[in-house]
This record gives sequence, structure tokens and C-alpha cells, in this order.
Amino acid sequence: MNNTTLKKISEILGLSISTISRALKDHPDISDKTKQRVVELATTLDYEPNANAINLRTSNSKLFGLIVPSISNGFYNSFISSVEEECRRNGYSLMILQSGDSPDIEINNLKLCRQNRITGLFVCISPETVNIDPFLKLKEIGVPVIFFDKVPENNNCNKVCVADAISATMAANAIIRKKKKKVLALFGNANLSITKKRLAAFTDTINEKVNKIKLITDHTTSSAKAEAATLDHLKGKPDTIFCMSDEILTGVMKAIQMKGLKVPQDISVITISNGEIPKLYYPETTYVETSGLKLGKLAFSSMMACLAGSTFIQELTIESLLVEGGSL
Amino acid sequence: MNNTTLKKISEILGLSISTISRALKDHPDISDKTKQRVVELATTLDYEPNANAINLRTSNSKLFGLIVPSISNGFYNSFISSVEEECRRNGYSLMILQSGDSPDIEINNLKLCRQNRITGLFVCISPETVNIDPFLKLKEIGVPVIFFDKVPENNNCNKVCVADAISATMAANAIIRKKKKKVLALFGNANLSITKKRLAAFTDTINEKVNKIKLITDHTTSSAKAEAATLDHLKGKPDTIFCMSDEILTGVMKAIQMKGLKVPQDISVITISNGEIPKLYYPETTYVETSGLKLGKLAFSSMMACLAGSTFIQELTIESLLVEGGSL
DNA sequence: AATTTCGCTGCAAACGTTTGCGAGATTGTT
DNA sequence: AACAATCTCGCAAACGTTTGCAGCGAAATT
Repeated sequence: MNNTTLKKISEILGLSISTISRALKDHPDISDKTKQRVVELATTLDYEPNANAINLRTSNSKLFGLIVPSISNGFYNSFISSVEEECRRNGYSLMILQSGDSPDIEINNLKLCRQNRITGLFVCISPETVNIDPFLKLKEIGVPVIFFDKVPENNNCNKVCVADAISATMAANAIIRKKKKKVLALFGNANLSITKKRLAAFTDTINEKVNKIKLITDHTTSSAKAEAATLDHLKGKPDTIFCMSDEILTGVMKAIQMKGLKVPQDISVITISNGEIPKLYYPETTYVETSGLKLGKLAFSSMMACLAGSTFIQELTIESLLVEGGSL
Repeated sequence: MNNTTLKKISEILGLSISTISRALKDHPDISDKTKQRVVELATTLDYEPNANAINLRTSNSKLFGLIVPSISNGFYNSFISSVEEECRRNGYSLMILQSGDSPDIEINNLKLCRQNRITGLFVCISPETVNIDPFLKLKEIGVPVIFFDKVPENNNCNKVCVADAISATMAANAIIRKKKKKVLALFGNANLSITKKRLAAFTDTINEKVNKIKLITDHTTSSAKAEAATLDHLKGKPDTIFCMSDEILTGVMKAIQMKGLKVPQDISVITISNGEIPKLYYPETTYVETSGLKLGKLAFSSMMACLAGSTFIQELTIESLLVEGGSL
């Protein structure tokens, strides 16, 4: 343990603890000579203030909690990455917890956050989480809670999301612009609100044009299932495949590679993605960007607004962007 | 803020603070009746012990630090994911910091760790880090430091690594078994010890067989550069490409797809990987597995050993495994 | 010379816990 | 009935900070 404390320094220098404390934080009350002596000794002794003591005394932990289903997920980890960076730049620390999609662990993580007296919480709830009262309770005692990505239906909380409907609409419009005729659209878990939103927006956009695009939609819940579904649907000779997510895209691309189809000559592909996976293929897959990095920055600034006293409940979304990759 | 404290409970119940404290942790000195009353009130009041006060008092933070170049990296985030899980299961918290490959930020992160009085540190140093004294200093004051993946050359510290040399050897042997004749081997940053080890082991294994395999090696430092290099080397008609890492593999695969080459008919591919990326292609790329999850578990158990008092300095490696994917 | 002002520093309480020690009350033993 | 043993519980110090307040000597003002 690092046991250099203010007390220790004060004893060596024959000064009081309070003088040391003030000298170290450049308080105007302390003379320059004293400051210099103190700082010098502090550095040679590798003094580091004890964050626990400070938090205890000031009851301001400068610590955020972040609960997410899984760290090892392209979207979440870019989100986390950007939040972590913002935290560091603003003098905050971050405690990252995974729920593994288990509401129980989620509650446990929440408890950990409370024990550590976090200043604010970022949370992406698991699909199974129905009761968000524990989170709201945190908010009631003055700890801002920012829900991100998978957010509760409840309207009484701060949320930051990717623009689900808009993203799907943008993808649909890109397909329409390219005058595609037969589209296979693959979506994820039909129970998730994110799926519902994207499905509705996509099909609405495709169908509202009267240029008779033939649309086939399907739901799959894993990359492997998407691969199988694609192989199956390929028999119907679609000219375009829309993927709701990276997970689906990876399955689709395997099927396409397996069949030896050329993109975009034989078949076009478009997806909604963070951008990492689409860049792995040649040609790079055209995608509507939903940036975890941007979402992270947005979440952080929303947190800062709450901390600054804003009680305004808002639901923010990041705008999407079509990134042309040559696959459409 | 949650301001239910032992004191508050004690005042309501007309008991002393120490009695509350003991009752809550099931201390034998306290009667069952009292315990029951205390626990009951504590739960209705949403009491959560203040971790800062506990750490201050006990000087045992139950907090680990983890410093890594970047969270959004397939290998690191699987590592982190597994460490986080182990921490949670063992009652520890984890503070994750990114260095962004900057030694300056690394030092700053280290300072943060010290301020929070971490119990132990997991660290993967950035390639530019030359001076690891600050880390060793931490060790000197009794805080175990486990280096993982990119570890210093220094021999006086605990390290857990993937079996760099062995992995490369396994890949080389797989190539030999398949009777390949002309191999292009692409490696990463030539300055990294991981690169040196893999390069040496790979070339040694290939060359020690007297079956005259033609070997071309090259170094590239990004996916895009690997793509360009591959396009260039492809003119020499290699029958196999070995990639040192996922980053290189992604570049190679783009070049292969661009040229419309069939794997493995036209060209074989083998890589060293965590396993995620290889599964994205068809056929799935054959790879020697270096599991971030396993490495995380190993790192954690090594940490536990240190904490248990083991002063034995060890350099641990996880065994590798050839995963056949059909690309060789 | 007396008073004010100012620059520098120390005192002490407080944040919420844990824990060794001691004390009173109850029970059991002779 | 006297004593010991046991059960409950409280006191108080300590962990390392921050900060309002007060003190004190020296310089400046009257």
C-alpha cells in the first residue's frame, strides 16, 4: 500500500495537516515558499491522495457506473470506449459491469454501484428486465440515470438511442434509389422494440412507394440462423438483402460467399451497423451508421447536463448516416 | 445520494452504531432478535454500506485496476469480459482504463489506480511504453501487477501471455502437414516482442523441414496495409497465406475477395486469432486459437495467487489449439 | 504608540465504517 | 447465596481527507 499521507508529510515538515492539504491544491492562503517545500516532498514521497477519504469527506465520488449486457460486443464496446474516454478527460472514473442479460446480475451490479456511491449511471437494460424501479429509485435519490440503446418503454427517464426508425428508413430509401426490385429483409428477435421499430419503418418505406418492390421479410436470432435463412431465401433470387444488424450481416455474407455470389453484381447488400464488420468485406458493405462512439458522447453530455442540474427529461437520438461501401 | 447510514439506523432503533454494524454482518455477539430488527429496518431504508468508508477503514479496496490500449478490440474485450466476470464472482470491483497506446495516458491511468488504492492491477502496456518502473513501483508497495498479452521484456514481473511461439509453430506445422509449397507470412509491428517471437518460431519451423517450402515474410502495421501488401505479394502466386493476427487477416481477406480468389482452392489461409473474425468468412478461416477468455481467467487466478501471498514470479502462457475452418 | 489589516498557519469536527476492550445483565454452577 | 461464565451491547479510536474558524505575528495605517 502507498502509505504516504498528508499527516506523514506534515510531520516531516513540521507543518499541520491542513497546511499540507492546502499547499497541495494551490490554496492562496499558503505562501509560495511553503507550497514549494510541500510539493517537493510530496513528489519524492510519491504522494497520491486517497480517493476513498476524499469521497467520504466530500461525498462526491467522481465515479460513474456503466451496466451493459456484454462488453464483448462491437457496438457496446465502442460505446464504452467513448464514455471511458470522456470520463477520463473530465476527471471521472468509470466502473463497468456486465449483466450477461440476467436481471439478477443486473440488480447485483446496481447494488455495487450504490455501495460505491456512484455519481451517475449509464445503463443498457437486458431484454428480460421488466422492472426498472430499482433504477428509478436511484434517480430519486439524486443520482442521474441515463438509459442507452435498449431503453425501457417508460417515459419518465433519460434515454439516448440510435435512431432506429430513421436508420431503417434510410436503408430502405437507398434501396429504392438504386431501383431494386426484389428485397429480402432480415430482422432480429421479433420481441425487441428495436426490431419492431426497424421492421415497421423499413416495410412502410418500401411499401409506400408504388414502384412495386417485392419484399420478403424474415426474423432470425443468430448469425448461424441468418446464414441458413439466407441460403433458403436465395432460391427466390432476391436482388438485394437488407440486414438489421451486424449479427445478421455476418450470417448473410457467409451464405453469399458460400454460394460464390458476387457483390453487388449478383446481389446487393445493405445493413445497419456500427461500421466495423462492413469494412471487413470486399466490397465494403454499404451501411447506415449507428455509431457507438457518437452515442457514447451523447450519453456523456446528457449525463453532464443532468449533473449540472437539468431536470428536463429527454429522449435523445443520434442521427444516422449512410456510408457507401460498394455493396449496393 | 443514499444517506442511510449505520448512525441513522442506530438512532431510530436506540442502539449503538457498533451494534448495528455487527448485526448487519451476522456477528455472534448480537442476539437474534436485535439482528432481525436491524436487518428489517436496514432493508426498508435501502441501506447500502458506504464502500468508501469501508475501504478507508479497512484499507482493503476490493478493487482491481485494468489498463489496456483499447477496449474496442476483439481480443482485449474478451479478456476484459472474463476478468470482469471473475471479479464480480469473487466480490471485487474493476476499474477499466484505456491508454489509447499513449504512455502519457498510461501514466495518468496508473495514477488514478493509485488514488483509488487498487488491490491489484492488470495491465497490457502500449507498444511505446519503455519505462515500466512506475508499474514495478506499484508492486513494491504490495500491489500485485499482472502483465498480460503485451508484456515487458523485464523478467522480474508476473506475466500471462498467449503462447506466441507455440501458436506460430502450430500454424507452421499445419501448413507443412498440408504440403504447401509457397507461403506468404504476414506479421505485425516488427518492434513488438510478440511479433519477434511469432516470426522466429514460424520461420524456424518452416525452414527446419527440408522439404523446401518457399517462404516470403513481410511486416505490415494495419489492416489496410496488409491488404495492399497482399495484393502485391499475390503476384508471386503463393499457395498459402499465414496471418499473425486478426488485423492482418482482415486485410488479407479483403484482398482475396477483391481478386475473386476461392479459398482454399486458389489459396489457403491460416491465422492466429481469438476466433471471432475467422468465423465471419466462408469457409471459416482455420486458426490457432488464442483465447482472450482463457487468458482472462488465467490472469485472474494469477492475481489471486499473488494476493494469497505467493511471491513466486511466474510467466504463464495458455495453451493454443488448432481450430480447423476449411481454409487450409 | 495604538490600531487595523493582511498573510500565513493550526485546530478540530466531520464523512461512515470497523473493532478491541470493557461493562452490565442474565444465566448457570457450586 | 455467592460466584463464574456467558450473552449483549456500547465506547472510543482510527482510517485520510476537507474546511470553517480562529490565532498570531508583521506590516501598514492612523
